[in-house]
Amino acid sequence: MKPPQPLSLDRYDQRILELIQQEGRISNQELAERIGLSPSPCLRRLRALEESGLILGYRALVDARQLGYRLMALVHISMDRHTPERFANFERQVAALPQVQECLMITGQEVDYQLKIRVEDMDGYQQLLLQHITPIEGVSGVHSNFVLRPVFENRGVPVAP
Amino acid sequence: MKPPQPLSLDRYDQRILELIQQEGRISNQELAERIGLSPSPCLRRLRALEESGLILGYRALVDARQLGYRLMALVHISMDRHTPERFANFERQVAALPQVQECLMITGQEVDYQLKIRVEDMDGYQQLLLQHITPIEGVSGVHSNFVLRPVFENRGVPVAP
DNA sequence: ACGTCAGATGGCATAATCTGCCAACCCTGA
DNA sequence: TCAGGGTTGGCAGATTATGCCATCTGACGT
Repeated sequence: MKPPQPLSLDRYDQRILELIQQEGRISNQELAERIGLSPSPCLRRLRALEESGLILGYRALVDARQLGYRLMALVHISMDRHTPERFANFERQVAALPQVQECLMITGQEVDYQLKIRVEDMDGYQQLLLQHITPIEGVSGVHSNFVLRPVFENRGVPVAP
Repeated sequence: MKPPQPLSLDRYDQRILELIQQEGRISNQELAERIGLSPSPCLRRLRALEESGLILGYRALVDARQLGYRLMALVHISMDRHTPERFANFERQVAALPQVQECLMITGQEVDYQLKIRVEDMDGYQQLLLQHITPIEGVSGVHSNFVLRPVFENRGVPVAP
């Protein structure tokens, strides 16, 4: 897990990164086959990529809709006073809400954060907002956009030399 | 891959979903151990979850920063004429750009889509915008917010019923 | 041109894991 | 109490992962 890395990826490493971003559970044998290397060096490279911190981890993608989360919204938050304590507190509180899938601090004259949230329906949205987000100290404005259709999500990072 | 599912998840299934969202490459043996079941039924359940479509797939998380993508932006797009053809064409063109990590059709008086993009720097941003996004037919307005800090991303979907 | 050497590869043996099968078990309802 | 469906646990064979070592490749200096 060493963040600083000279970062010299040859074709093999690039192919590995591309493939495991698409098929995170591919076996080392098939991976090796697809990149045109034998299993031994392939596994060594994969492990090296993991150790280097370039591969942060593996996730299963779960269909939120099937779990009952039928509503996705982008919530823009503005804070009244821009002190580090306020920000830290906000981030901590928001991280404790499982419905908040993502939290980005962004630029914008009227906005400080964008949250991506998943809730069952409008009721859940209202509850989350009024009971858990608006009450956080320093939150002065909230504006939401609802997601009509996720055209695509969770795309892999492009890996080109 | 059958989207329609009565969806009755007991504690075991819930634990499986939680764990593989955190450790997508966990071995079946360890998974079984952690949920308190022997490997056989654990693997059967996992396969059933995959077959049911609840598990959409597995991904490796790659550190975009280490790959040189130091700038992340949220780009809001407005379209001039809201015809299905325009939308379909826009989505197709945008899907062909590897820097576009996410594309959501959203509500908003002035906005139709939000894109999440990753580029190396401001130069890359400018190029992407001027050469590939603005020219798409129907795009009438573009407004961007830059991500100052990704507080957190890629969280698992909560599975609680 | 030649030899040296570090780094990477491929193959092999062993260990670990996956996978399919079957008997045993636990509910539930009659 | 007695079926019967559904689920579990264990086992054997197949597949995969892992560590080790000899070999190969390419860069460098002589």
